Amino acid sequence: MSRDRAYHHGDLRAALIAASFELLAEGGLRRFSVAAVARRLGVSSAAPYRHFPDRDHLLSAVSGAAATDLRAAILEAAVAAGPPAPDGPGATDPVAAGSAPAGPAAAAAADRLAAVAGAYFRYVVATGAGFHVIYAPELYAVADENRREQTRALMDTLLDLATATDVPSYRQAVPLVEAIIAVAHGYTSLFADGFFARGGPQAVETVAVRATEAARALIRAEHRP
Amino acid sequence: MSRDRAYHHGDLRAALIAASFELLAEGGLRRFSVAAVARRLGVSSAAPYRHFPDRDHLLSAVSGAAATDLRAAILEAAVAAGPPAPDGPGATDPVAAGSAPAGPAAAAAADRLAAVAGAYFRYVVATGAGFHVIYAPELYAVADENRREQTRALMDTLLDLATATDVPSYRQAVPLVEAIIAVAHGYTSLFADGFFARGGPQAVETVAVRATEAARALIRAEHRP
DNA sequence: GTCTATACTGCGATAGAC
DNA sequence: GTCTATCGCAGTATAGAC
Repeated sequence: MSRDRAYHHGDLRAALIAASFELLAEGGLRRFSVAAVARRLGVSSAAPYRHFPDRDHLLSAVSGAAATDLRAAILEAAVAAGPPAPDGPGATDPVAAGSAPAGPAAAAAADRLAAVAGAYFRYVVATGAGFHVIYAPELYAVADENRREQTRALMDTLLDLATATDVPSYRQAVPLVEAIIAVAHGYTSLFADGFFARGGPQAVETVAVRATEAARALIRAEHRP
Repeated sequence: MSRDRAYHHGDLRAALIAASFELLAEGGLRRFSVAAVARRLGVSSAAPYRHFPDRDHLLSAVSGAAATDLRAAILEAAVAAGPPAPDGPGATDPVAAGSAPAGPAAAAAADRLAAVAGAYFRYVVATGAGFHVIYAPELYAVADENRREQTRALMDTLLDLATATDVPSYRQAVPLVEAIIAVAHGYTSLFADGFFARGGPQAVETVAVRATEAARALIRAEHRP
């Protein structure tokens, strides 16, 4: 997310990615184009093709960067929502040492997972780079090792946060994560389309809180079906 | 949703709308264009402009038709989920005659509202015309009375279904509807982007059920905060 | 009411000069 | 590594023939 504007004889590759984020934030995927990115940086429309073979490879680099940044934002929000369990979020053992199945540790884990929805909403509203960009269908054919790693790390982080709640098995963590992402992405998408326009400038925070609360409800339901 | 293919010297206007739905179902908004619609119908690229002044007016007509059809699908699903209350879904009085605040009538109303999410998911997967089309930002400037009426009727129907649950006030019905729509739209959007691809051909029904269950959890949470 | 033909715009991508 | 110049293509929209 560096924004140095050192385009001429600087790191044009990084500048292209940064400018792509700006474009996505302003107009969404609809208005993203190689030509528009070049125009924004004041370089010729041919310049980007020295760094990326085609449009999809540039978008893939953006996707990888978004996955990295989004994961960081999610981890930050999770930590802010409550301290992680002593054995870390990677533990898959459902029987935590000396704690009841629905004890305070599980409640804190639920808070951290719920915070994911708010973090997702805030990040995507600010950057325009949500799962529709990170997992854009046109990127399936692009070979991009960095993107593969970062999207994998992002999903692993989400699954870890879900597993840390008292969800019985790893298998149940997957649909739980999908539900959290679905509700967060739904709020984000409706917001981007102007659905909550009447809310005024502080609408972002209002909706972010609502997304978090909705996620909490989904987590609660998963544990008491 | 008639599909007569009577384009030459038939009702081209209706055929354009029907063909637009096909395009949206296949490629989403991204691939929708006046030229592609004309091509699909075997008419010249100029022909649509005798019926719609520009692209946005065609899309607005599609939006209105989608709102109409989606509302019908939602009402059908709601009725299938359980019989409506005797005084109909338009009643806003929170005190139903002779029933406890969280009685069986309220539970049935919750089932009907939850069914909205499944109906939305199924409709949009089949047609590609969800809220991102119905409320597309580029339609704000289009004067289209039919669309205005149909979107209004759609929202009224959703608010009626939400109010029929034992939600304390009409004010609380609005965020509840928004939450339902958000989760339904989130599942739909992720599905369209290939997020649940591994599910096979029956994946549509699986995800539709999950969207319905998620909606039910949100409704439950709204009543017991 | 639909056709052909056309003007214009914007994007993706390449060739070759510097 | 970036430039200018250019090609090809797709889409929006209009003019005028039939």
